[in-house]
Amino acid sequence: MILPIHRLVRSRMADAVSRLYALSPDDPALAAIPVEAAPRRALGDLAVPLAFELARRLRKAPRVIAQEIVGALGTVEGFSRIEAAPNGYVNFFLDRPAFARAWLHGRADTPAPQAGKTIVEHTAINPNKAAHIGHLRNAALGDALGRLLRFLGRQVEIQNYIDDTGVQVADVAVGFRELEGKSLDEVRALADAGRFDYDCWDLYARVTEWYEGDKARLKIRSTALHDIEHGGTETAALAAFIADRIVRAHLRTMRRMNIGYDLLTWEGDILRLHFWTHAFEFLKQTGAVFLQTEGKLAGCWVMRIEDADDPAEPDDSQEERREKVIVRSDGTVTYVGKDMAYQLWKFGLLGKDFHYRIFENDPAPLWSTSSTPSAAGAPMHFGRASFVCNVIDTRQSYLQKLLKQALAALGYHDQAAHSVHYSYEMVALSHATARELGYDVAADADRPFVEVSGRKGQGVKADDLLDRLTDKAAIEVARRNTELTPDDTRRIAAEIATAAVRYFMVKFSRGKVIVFDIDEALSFEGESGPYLQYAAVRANNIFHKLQERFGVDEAAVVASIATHASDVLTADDEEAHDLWGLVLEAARLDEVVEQSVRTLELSVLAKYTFGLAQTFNGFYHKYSILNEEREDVRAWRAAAVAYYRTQLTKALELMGCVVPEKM
RNA sequence: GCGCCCGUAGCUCAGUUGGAUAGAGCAUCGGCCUUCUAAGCCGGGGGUCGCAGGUUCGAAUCCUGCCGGGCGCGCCA
Repeated sequence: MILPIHRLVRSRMADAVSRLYALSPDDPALAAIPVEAAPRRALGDLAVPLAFELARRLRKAPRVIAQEIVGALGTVEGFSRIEAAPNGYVNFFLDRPAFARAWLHGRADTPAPQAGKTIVEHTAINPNKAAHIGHLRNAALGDALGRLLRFLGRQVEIQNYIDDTGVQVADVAVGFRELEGKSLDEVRALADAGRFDYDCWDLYARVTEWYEGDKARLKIRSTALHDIEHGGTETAALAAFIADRIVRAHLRTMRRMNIGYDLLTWEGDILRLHFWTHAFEFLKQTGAVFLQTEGKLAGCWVMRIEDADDPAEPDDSQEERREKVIVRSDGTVTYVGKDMAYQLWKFGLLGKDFHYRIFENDPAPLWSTSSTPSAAGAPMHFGRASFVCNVIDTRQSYLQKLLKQALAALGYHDQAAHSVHYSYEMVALSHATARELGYDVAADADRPFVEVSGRKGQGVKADDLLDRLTDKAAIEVARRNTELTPDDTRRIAAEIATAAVRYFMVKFSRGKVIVFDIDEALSFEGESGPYLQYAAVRANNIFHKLQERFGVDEAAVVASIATHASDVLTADDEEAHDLWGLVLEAARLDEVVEQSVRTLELSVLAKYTFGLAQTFNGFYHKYSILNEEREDVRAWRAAAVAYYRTQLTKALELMGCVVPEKM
């Protein structure tokens, strides 16, 4: 979505330039005219560098072109002044009172509801142990992306894929059976007693060691996996129980992060409902997957891997075409195969659907797939998306590429084009933090960071991090707000901890490895979630005090500026510039959200939000509202802060952060 | 070997539309709490944007090559 003022500037520029230089209105130079925010307010509010583009074609200096454009533009409604800068920019100055009236009426451009649904798949943690900080990055990005898409008016469905029939769950089931000698009932008692996800974390590490102790034991894993896929055994029941309980633990952890889902999709249901069999027929018919009869992959059903970006170009020069096994020679399907079936279902292309059940009711009904017929009243609207976005770390790029390729091979080029892998780099540990946790990092001494291994039981558990942050925040909150009850303190501390983690996870661009350092993550100073919350709480306090001392609420203050002369905003003094700077920066939210989604780069939103809070904090220290005696000045300052506050609060919501009552 | 990603201040990072004087946090040094909460604000110091070419009126940004680091490329998921 584009702000109307940007659209207006574009169309008037295109109009003026095409008239001036006899260019076709379809000219590529006019198709996407860049409209930038001017770097300094004194230069203007919006800046258009179009003259540079035209300079070569017209063989004229940019400065001259800019001047000619300004002459041809005349006046533009909503702008008080348009200038040609000496270097060739065309700078636009907004009509501040007019813009102010628009901003006070809220959002300038309500997004039109758009046809088609976007499925965002994120979290997808193996249900065999507690969630760790790497999972938090995934969920924080995925959840925020969903919020941004909804903000832009898109229909969104958030899915969390549960691999309940994979090796990882099998390993923990084997651990309980072989290492602990526990029956299902005994495991159930253990799960009811305490932190089951933590217990499984440790057990998983022990099973990994146990396998390494004697490779023959891997046969036990294969048998367990087979049992789980086919069901009906004690091991299968044990695995199902483990997955169910661990998923519930993950949901609790994610709820602490303000993260929820529309649907849980279980791999077991994909198997039991024979999604794969169905997809397989389809893949065979089209030839996308074929039976290899020779070489070392003889007996496997494989898919060709298109290495070149241009599949039209035959690449026989390679000594051997690469192939990916989809069905093993023993007839079992690989992960990629199961994922293909799931992907087809997401687009409504499979010709089959799940059954549905409610997985939990507290705090709200959460739907889950099921293999037994749905209860009456189950929604039937899941799947059938126009866009699919899979939030998965970059190590899975290769497999995600294969999925896309499979869609194209089946002739679904549209869906392949609308199938996006939202990739991001992993979360590793700093040496200091790895040492603090007691891991042996000798092998990693020369490396820039320590990559953790879930198999070895290494990593920072998500709940441990949130607990530490909450403890620390509680001390700070209690120190500053002695009147709060312990419960209120704890609740606020939890809100602060969530913001600290969520901001931390989105502030880095997605291509960057996060080298997690516990001390850095625990910091509430500078560029952090708590800093942003604090900047919102301060603004809220101003309105609380305005109510207390003057008996006026925000609406009354804002309404009152309509009756005041607008020279506070339009004067050519420092305060007018600062006031206007705050308002204009706050107005950029929509544009920033649009850019974040277009580039799948949420750090853009994070950095913008931080900058907005910084702008406010500067304003806050420089200009008092409660102690300002000139009524019109007070009203204008308060109105600007009111607008800033609604925009900052929205930005925080988009990142899943709430504004605490007090800090 | 092939593919993808990263390299910007002492450290961690923005700068994803090629544009105006390359910014921020931390650290460091110096100021600001009887005044809307100091989780804050103001100021100082700190840069060969990995290196070398090229394209361009203009390059941290685009292209080519190199250097350094990371991750993938399995009948694991």
